[in-house]
Parts: sequence; structure tokens; C-alpha cells
Amino acid sequence: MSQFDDTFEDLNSYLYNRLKQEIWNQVYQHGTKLRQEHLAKEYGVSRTPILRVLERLTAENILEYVPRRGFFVKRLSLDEMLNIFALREVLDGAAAKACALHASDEDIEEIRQFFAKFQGKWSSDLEQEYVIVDQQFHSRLTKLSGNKLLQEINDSFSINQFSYQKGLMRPPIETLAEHQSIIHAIVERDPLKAQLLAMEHIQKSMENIRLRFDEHKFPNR
Amino acid sequence: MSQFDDTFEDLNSYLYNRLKQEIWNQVYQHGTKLRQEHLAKEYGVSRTPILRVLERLTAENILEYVPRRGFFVKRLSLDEMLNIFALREVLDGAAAKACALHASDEDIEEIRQFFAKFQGKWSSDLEQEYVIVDQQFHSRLTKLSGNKLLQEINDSFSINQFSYQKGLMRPPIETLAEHQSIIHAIVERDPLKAQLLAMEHIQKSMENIRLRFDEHKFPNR
DNA sequence: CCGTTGCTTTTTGAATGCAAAAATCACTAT
DNA sequence: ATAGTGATTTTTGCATTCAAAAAGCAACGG
Repeated sequence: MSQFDDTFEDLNSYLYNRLKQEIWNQVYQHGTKLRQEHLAKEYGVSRTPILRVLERLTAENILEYVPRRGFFVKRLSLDEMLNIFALREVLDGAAAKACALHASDEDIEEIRQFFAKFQGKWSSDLEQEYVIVDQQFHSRLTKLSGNKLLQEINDSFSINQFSYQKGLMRPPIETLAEHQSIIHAIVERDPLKAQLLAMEHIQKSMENIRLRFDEHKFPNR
Repeated sequence: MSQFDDTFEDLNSYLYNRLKQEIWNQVYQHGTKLRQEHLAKEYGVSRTPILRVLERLTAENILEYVPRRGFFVKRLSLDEMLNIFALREVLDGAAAKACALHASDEDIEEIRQFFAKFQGKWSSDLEQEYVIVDQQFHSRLTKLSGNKLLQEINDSFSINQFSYQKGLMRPPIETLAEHQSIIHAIVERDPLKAQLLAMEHIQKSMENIRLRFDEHKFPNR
């Protein structure tokens, strides 16, 4: 795995990946303060390399830094969540458009196969797998757009972490159809259509968040 | 100025702003290696706070970090430049749309006045001022969109630094008209039109970069 | 019972020290 | 000259230290 390479290559990026992963996995809850000494002990290093990582994750908007107080796992308000989706709308739109324009035929063929295994009946296992493939699909489109900035932005600002949280996803049946139609537009090399469909796709997810929030006031915090 | 507040508030953000500014002002050329000791002496501090800042600017894509080698002022290739504009196209589009939708009447009135002083004849002074106002205009739209993420992204990834570099700007006469029509669409509360015009506006700047690059191979090594 | 005050402990911010890697330079041999 | 080699200097990476700020806590008074 690439995580192992990082281990030997460079302590800094190893710690970075590890902490980011643990935040992702909710080892540290939203709002938690990350004490430097604690992390240092946990990872068997001193505070110095920890601080570098904290600084970096802060710049990526995954942590929040309050001078003289410390670093906290960022807790997202409804507004911030909606902002993320408003952003994803245009980013994923741009990625889909660029794919339709620039991706190679082989890459497009690969995309076409992405959801092949989800044609039959749904099972609980399959639904779980779908969440992963969904995420891979979006990240693949971003990659194939050829715009590295798009990738970097998606990795920052908690965008990916947040978008695929448990409890926020729409039912696969809904989103599968949307994914298929985006793929279709890309296969047809119709940039505008791909863009608009990708944007609608995210808009609907955004609407979903809004609804859930209104209902349960969110089981978070 | 807010820069002064930062000075007294927090060494970290003071150093951050200062170094960022100096990179902006080309005190350190693209590609230059930033030696920690040198910066520490320059700013009269130790390497520790410097390192934090370097780490942060790296996450913002303004510096490049090579393990065991150091931090370098990032040099942008043509592709990276075009990527920035491809991104700005959708970001500024989203901002303009959000303004047309959500900005208050007072804020819109303020925007309407932005380019009032550029109605008459052009002078060299006025052209210089226009560059500033241009930048303020775009950043104002982003702010009024109400989406903080949009602002943060524009501040990161060298997007703003790069977009308003000397030598990349189009003639004011061209862009002024485009700015006016974007403003008009916002005043009319026409989100779609505002979005499309903003996107076209950036597209044209992108085309401009491409042309310049073809011509002179760019006077940037 | 709650809030305030002052003391103790914890945690952060920044400087310093030291080992290891990288860069530089001088020297040699081709 | 040029390429290659080894010694010296510089620079980075990480640990440690210490002062200053913040958090925690206990005694006190309302």
C-alpha cells in the first residue's frame, strides 16, 4: 500500500496520512481538541512533527486553530455543509465536462464499467460496496479531468470526508440512475450535458442534506 | 489595517501574512528555495514559527515541499496556469450566481458603483488603479456570495496571487465592459445570466494567457 | 447552590541542541 | 578542462527545554 511507502519515505507525510485517516474514521470526534503531547505519545514522536501536521490539516480546513488554545477537529454547521455542496456542484460539473472533452477512450471505457456490478438486486453488502464505488467514481472523474487543482481542492476543505459520511447518502437506486446518465453523456462526448447532469446530481444531494437537517435536527453533536 | 492587528494578536499569523505578501511581491522569485535559517534571521525569530508558516503555505499550494530538501516558491507551468483559470471560471460563476440570488440590495448597490470612476478617458494612473479595483471586485463578489469556502479557495492555491500578476491582464477597455454586464445581470437579479457572463469573462482571460504564452514563450524562465 | 478568587497543573509557543542528510568545495585523475 | 571522489560546511528534521498562557481546581463568600 501507498501508506507503507510513506512510512519509510517521510515521517511527515506518514503522520499526516495517519492523523487524517483517524479523523476521517471519527477516532477524534468533531469539536475535539487535539492535544499535541497526546498525539506525540500516541505516535511515538515528539511534538515537533505533530505540529507540522496539525498546521497542514488546519490549512486544509480539516482542523480549526485558535491561537494559544490549540487545534480542534472542525465541526461543520449546516451552512458549511451546504457551502460544500454548492462548491461540489460546480467542481464536479467542471470535472465531468473536462472528462467529456479530454479523457481518452480507454479511460472512458473504464468509467463505463464502473457500476456494472450494480445492475441486479440490491443486498446490504452491495449497498455498502456502492458507497465506496460512488466515492471512487467521483474521484476518478476528477482525476480524469486532468486538472490537478480540482483534485487538490477535493482533498482539502473536508470536502471528500464530509460528502461520504454515513447518514448523508441518498438511496443507491436514486443516485445510480444519475451516475449512469452522467456516464452516458461522457461516453457520448457531450460536455455540456455531462456538466449539467453532474451539477443536478449534486444539487439533489444538497437538497437531501437540507431535508434531513430539518427533520431530525441531525444526530450529530 | 488588519495586518497590524495580526502583528499583535499572534506571531504565527503575522509571519504568515508577511511571508505570503513577500512572495506575492516577488521578493522571493518563483523556484527559489526558502532556507529556514535565513527567514528566521530576516524576521528575527527562530526556525520553529517559520516552519509552521512554511507548512501552511505549502498546504495552500504557494510553496512546494521536497522532503529533506526544503521549501521552494512554487513555479507554475502553463498547464497549471490554465488549470487555475478553468477553476476560476466555475468559482467566479458560482459566486456571481449566488450574489444575484442572495446578496442584499445595499450590497448590490455598492457593487453597482464599483467601476463608476472609470467611465471617462483612460490615463496611466487610472489603469493602474483599475487593476486593484478589478481584484477587489472579484473578491467582493466572492464574499457577497456568502460561501466562505469560495473565499478560502481563492486565497489558497495561488489563485489570487497568480490571476492578477503584471503582464497577464487584458486591456481594461475589454474587461470593463464585461464587468459592467456581470454587474447588470446581478442588479437585474438574473442568476443564470450573471453566472454565464462571469464564466465567459474568465474564459476570455484564459484564452489571453494561452495566446501570450504562444507568442513570447512567456518572460518567466 | 452558584459564582468568584487565587493557586496548581497542564498545554502551548518559541528557542535551542544535536544527529543525519544534502550541498558545497577542493582535490585528483583522466 | 571535465568528471569523479572525499572532506567540510550547511541545512534539515526531530527532540528537548523553558517561559508564558490557559485550564483546572479548591477554598471562600454570597
